[in-house]
Amino acid sequence: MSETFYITTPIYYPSGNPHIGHCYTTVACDSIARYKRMQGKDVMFLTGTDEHGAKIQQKAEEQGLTPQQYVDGIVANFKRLWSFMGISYDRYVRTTDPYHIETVQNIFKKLYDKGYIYKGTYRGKYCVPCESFWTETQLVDGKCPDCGRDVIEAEEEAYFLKLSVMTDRIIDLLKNTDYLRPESRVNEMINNFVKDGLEDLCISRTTVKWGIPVPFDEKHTVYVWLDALINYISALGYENNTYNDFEKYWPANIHMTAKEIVRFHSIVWPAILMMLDIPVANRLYGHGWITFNGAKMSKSLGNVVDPFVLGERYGVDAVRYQMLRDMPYGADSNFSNEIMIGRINTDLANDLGNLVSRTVAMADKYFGGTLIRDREKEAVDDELINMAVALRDTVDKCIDDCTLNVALAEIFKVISRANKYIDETTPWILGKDESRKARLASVLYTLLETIRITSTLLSAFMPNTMPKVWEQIGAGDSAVYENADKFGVLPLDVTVKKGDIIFPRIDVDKEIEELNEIIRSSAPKEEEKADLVPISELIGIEDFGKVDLRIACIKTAEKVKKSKKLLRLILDDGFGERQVVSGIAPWYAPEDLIGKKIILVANLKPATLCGTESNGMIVAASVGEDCKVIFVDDSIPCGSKLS
RNA sequence: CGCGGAGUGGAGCAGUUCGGUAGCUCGUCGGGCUCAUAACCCGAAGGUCGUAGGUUCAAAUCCUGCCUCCGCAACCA
Repeated sequence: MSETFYITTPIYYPSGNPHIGHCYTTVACDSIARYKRMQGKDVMFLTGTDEHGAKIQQKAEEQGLTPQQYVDGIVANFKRLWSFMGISYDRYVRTTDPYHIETVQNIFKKLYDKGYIYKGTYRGKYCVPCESFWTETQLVDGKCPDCGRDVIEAEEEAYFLKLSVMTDRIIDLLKNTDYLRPESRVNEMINNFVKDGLEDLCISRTTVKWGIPVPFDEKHTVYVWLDALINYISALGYENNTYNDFEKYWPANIHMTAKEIVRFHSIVWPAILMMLDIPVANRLYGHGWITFNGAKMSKSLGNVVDPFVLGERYGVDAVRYQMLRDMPYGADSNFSNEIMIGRINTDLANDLGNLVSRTVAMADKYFGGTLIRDREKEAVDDELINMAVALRDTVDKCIDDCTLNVALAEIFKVISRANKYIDETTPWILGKDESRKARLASVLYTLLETIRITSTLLSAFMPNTMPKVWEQIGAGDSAVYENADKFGVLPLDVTVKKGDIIFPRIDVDKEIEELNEIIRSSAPKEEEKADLVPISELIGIEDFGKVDLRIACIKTAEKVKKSKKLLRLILDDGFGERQVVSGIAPWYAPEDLIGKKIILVANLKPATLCGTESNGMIVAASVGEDCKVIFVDDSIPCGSKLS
């Protein structure tokens, strides 16, 4: 029986289609899974989707679908993307799968019976017409954020998970084991959430219908996070009969997640396992994000970062490579089309592709494709050979540390050394001298072996293209992990086969222009269909009359300290000065606003934002992610009333 | 004083644990080679390591203050 290896992606929330962020996590897991399979491990690679919750319910309603219909559609897109990206998952778990629901209900019952779940009272602000509870911070001006009506202090029964009793064990897990990586996240978690004692977690909702019913109290629905986390064991058959691999694969070797959900995976999930007397996974790795020019990915960037578009243009393997190579351990990576194309050109086309191309071409040219068996070694060969045979150990370690970027960098150091070796040994000069044929054969053989070793190790990351390399260098079945730390595996009289260019060089300027063209042509379309908010319900003129709109002039503007989006404005409304706070800082510099005339909602109740009082509101339009203030004709006097 | 991360040649990063000649990739410039995908190889220029102090024989590295940026939280009236 070979050793098992269980690796998981998070299960993704299908409130929208998959994007490059999902792609990174999944490709990283896929590469590790493939590497472990290559090592001969019995691998279970799990991914899936987290399909319950209010947001899904709402999205479905917007589209006139049932929640199930809605998630089925999105899940199909996820699966299509994974198929396109060459993701070799072994199992796909959906939280709407019956076996998962069964497991969640059984665990809920179990934890209840063990006393880890208790019925308590949830206190909060309640909006009667909306039947919704809101936290203080969700309230808008003390009113329901949905309908704007008054909320009442209310309470209802809810189930709570006794996280508090696990505080010490969680601290121990985070501080004294290497469960959570990178280590820098440990303090973040402890300081923010654990240090002062864990709070019990409310794990049921009566307001959310789209979810798993609490087994013995069906008017309650299981909180989505509890529902979701359990996927890691339900998919192995824990507390269900659909699968039977729990004993075999648990505990997981690694849970891979992005950093924003580290909190749930480092605190809540281990606590649940502890309550169930199940061991915790060996490792939780929270990676960074792919950002665009330092900012979070945004929809307005559209198709350029659509993995399908990139994969089709540059090849799936190239995209996989770039994502993995440029994501530093534990930090964010910046993405741009220039970065991607640059990385593909320098590493894949210039260094690796060209190395294969020139090596095979020379074997073809000087030996008609088949090397002679004679050899003539020189000392210069050893440096490259030693580097190549030592590489596998280095990569093994990187894979275990989740430093995939380092693994790739190390592999390319050897590839780079091989290119230098060609210059040192000048095979094209050897080729002109019949008496040096044995030496030439040695040089080319050293190169072919280096290519075999590096391409074998790379095949976990680039599974589609490396077999093409093997075909060209005549590797046959020898390009396997167990040969990757040995020199002299290819037959002495190996036969190479010239083939197509494996990684074509990309014309940067031309591509950037074309990609920009794609953005231009696709962006407006998206805007039209996606971002139009439905017209609100009809009101009478008397309702409109309640809103007092006035022209006002901006006298001063400055950023509100400690806030990101807020500007503090002093307006002249015709009667005098008033202070208004407006969330337009991302789009307008304070100095650009001074002296401008705008429309003011003059009879709005005061509110305090980030400690600054606001008396009124400036009228602005939402344009996709942008915000445009409505500026008015300078000749209209301040204080004029709109009607 | 909410929590955390980061500021290093034009760009992106390593080095900071355990002080001791500042390194890598890309870009730029010069040279070499011609097997190869105008690819490859060599060399050079370019940094007072955010800032002000402190400790020390010696600070990117340790200490203190400050500035800027980013994420979380809060906030788009």
